[in-house]
Amino acid sequence: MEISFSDIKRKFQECGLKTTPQRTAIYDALLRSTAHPTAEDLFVKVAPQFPMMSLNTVYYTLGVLRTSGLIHEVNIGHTRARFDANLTPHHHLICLGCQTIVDVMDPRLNRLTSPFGIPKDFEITGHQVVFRGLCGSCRRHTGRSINHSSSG
Amino acid sequence: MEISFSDIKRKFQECGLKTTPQRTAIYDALLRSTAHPTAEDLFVKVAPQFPMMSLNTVYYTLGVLRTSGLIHEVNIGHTRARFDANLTPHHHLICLGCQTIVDVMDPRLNRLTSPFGIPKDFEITGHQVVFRGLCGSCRRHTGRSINHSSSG
DNA sequence: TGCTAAATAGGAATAGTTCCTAAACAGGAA
DNA sequence: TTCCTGTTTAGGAACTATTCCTATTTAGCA
Ligand SMILES: [Mn+2]
Ligand SMILES: [Mn+2]
Ligand SMILES: [Zn+2]
Ligand SMILES: [Zn+2]
Repeated sequence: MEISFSDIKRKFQECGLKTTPQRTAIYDALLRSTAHPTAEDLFVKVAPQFPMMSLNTVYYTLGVLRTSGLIHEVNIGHTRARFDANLTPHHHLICLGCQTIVDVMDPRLNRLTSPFGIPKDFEITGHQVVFRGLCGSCRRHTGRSINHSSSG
Repeated sequence: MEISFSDIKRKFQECGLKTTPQRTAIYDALLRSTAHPTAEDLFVKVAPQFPMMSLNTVYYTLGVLRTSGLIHEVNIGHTRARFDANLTPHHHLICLGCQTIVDVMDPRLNRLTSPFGIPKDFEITGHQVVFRGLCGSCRRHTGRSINHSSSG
């Protein structure tokens, strides 16, 4: 999973994107993360290298990368968008206590049988399984009382 | 699926909630809908009966109903929260063109095998399958060009 | 019929994101 | 190498969905 600068540069070129230091740093930070960071998470991570950088640039960059298909936006809960540079088909598990999102790479989930009872002219292009639960530290801290109200 | 006023009143009482006209109208509107409306959708639907009603009341009411377990919040995409009074375990199919959400009631999806590769101290309490695609009208209108960027 | 905690309405505040615009810059052309 | 142009960046303002605050009203109970 090691990605070099030239790998990133080539990917940008393939997508017709200019290779700027900010863009490279943002994409690189996302590639190295498995935490599904928010735009602000990424901003905090790369801002030290670019004291002038604006959060706006992070949003713009993530939009460009998403449109180019280099990253995915993972929306679980409606509060903040989270991003993922892992393009391998996979699923997610979210802790309802701390919102941590971990990857679920089990390939058996990639081929669910086509569901019945849906409108016949609806074309299904994909699916995503979102598991909900409590991570170990949240189980210990919150005494396992969680609200199940929100589902991804 | 027909629900009477007294059914609603009883449910509110079981939850220790006062039966107000606004609350009844909001819950009733949600019960009658299969569209997974937003708070504003519900406001538009019930506001004519209550010219003084504020959108705030809709948010407050939905929060109370959710905390009481009478409704679910369905978060697909991070833009707006959508609500569902259908408490039967089920899944969803969203049109990436028009954001329409339809129910997927296939019970085979309710019992997925427990995925491997997740942290051993993570307790899974549930899951939700979100299918993505294009509804018939969006297929016709947009020439099937959609962005797959956002996943639930 | 009154009391009181809950609910409502309205306005202000907040958070996340997008829009607008001028300046800077990457990468191709000359 | 230098120049040019469209892209990218930074900064600020705007926008949207939601929450917070608070005074008034009201449902349900004594
Ligand atoms: Mn992921
Ligand atoms: Mn539903
Ligand atoms: Zn947790
Ligand atoms: Zn559609």
